[in-house]
Amino acid sequence: MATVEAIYAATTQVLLEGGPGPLTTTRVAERAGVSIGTLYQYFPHKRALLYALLQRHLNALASAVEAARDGLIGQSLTVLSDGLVAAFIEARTSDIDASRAIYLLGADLDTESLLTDVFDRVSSAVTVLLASASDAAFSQIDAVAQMICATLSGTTRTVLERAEPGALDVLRAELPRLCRTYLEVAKAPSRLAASGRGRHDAEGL
Amino acid sequence: MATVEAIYAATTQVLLEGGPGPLTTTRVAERAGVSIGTLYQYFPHKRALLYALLQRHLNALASAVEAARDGLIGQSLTVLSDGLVAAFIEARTSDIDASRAIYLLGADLDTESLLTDVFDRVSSAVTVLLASASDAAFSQIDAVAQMICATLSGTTRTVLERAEPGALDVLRAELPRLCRTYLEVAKAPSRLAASGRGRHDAEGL
DNA sequence: ACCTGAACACCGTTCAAGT
DNA sequence: ACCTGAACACCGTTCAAGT
Repeated sequence: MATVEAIYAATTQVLLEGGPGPLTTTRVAERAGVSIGTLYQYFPHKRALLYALLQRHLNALASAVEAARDGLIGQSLTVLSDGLVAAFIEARTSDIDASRAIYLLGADLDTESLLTDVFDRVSSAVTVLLASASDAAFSQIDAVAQMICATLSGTTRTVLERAEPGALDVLRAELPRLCRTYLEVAKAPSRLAASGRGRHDAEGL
Repeated sequence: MATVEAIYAATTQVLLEGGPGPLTTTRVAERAGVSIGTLYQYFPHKRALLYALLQRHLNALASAVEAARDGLIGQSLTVLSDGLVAAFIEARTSDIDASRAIYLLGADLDTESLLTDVFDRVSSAVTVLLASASDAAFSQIDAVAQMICATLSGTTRTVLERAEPGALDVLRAELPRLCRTYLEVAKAPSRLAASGRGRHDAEGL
């Protein structure tokens, strides 16, 4: 397993240096200190290697969201939304260079089922979280959760791709607000809005 | 120029058939009915060819947004937001297969400046549009416009990548609402909210 | 069991020669 | 001016041989 780990590490390094263009199996093997033959003993082809790397990264992201879910369950809609957004941004930003490099692997890599799996996992965590909100209920909860996921992953990806420093700050400031206001309006009006308080101006603070 | 056009057409076809994996210069030249030498007379390398194709596609997207801007300028915030979202989704959905295939080209392709340009163009169109709203004013208009752009491109992209049929319907239903509610809250409260009406419950309909 | 590296097929790119 | 296609360098992958 030490060999496999060395190959993973070498792949990441090569990727960070020059992106997917100059990433050759020869170079990875060289950097890992093994021969090409050895590399092909553990990975049937180059795609499999890159696929495994992408999988690791996406898996870490899904785990981070699930951890956030466990920590936020049962909180108010505002707290829960802000916490989720913060966790997502943090997970995708803690190692920006690696994230950027890894996202360039998407092409050609038959990444469809991989993305679907992660999306479903994250989406299901968000659904559970939304269902647990202490002050809200949703009638179309699956659609809302899907939309939140698409928004989180889409906006962060777009910002990472642009590589403009200011864009990340805008995202950090505005994404929580975007999600909060959407969730506020998306929650079922019937059950809660009709009861207690007549005005929702209180939200303003 | 007929030759160049034939090469573009051939590239798109090959891309739609098997994605970027089996896309070789040989195959493109063959499909276009020219020799490889001819291909290299018009494009210095394979990347340049793919880059040009991506550029065309992104340019069409930006033009669509600018057309929407011209048609929506001066309308109310709701109308303008819905119109923008519809135009964006339409532009990216009218030929789904082509969109999907072309987005796989992003990798390795030094796509950074290209994406930045298109993003800025779209972002500037959105800024103009928001500034023209008949019933709203924004204090942080650039940040808001950037956020709207990141949301539009990010969510559509995420949905296209997943290739799940239902996801697109969810997007069509929820993305307008997401943008509308965000814009409603993001508009500067000082100038307009203080004047006329005291309640914003009217929005509910 | 795990590693090596020469060998092969294929792809991107060039350039001397053709019209 | 525009096109051709054999030729070259390089990359992904294999496999017979080594420890």
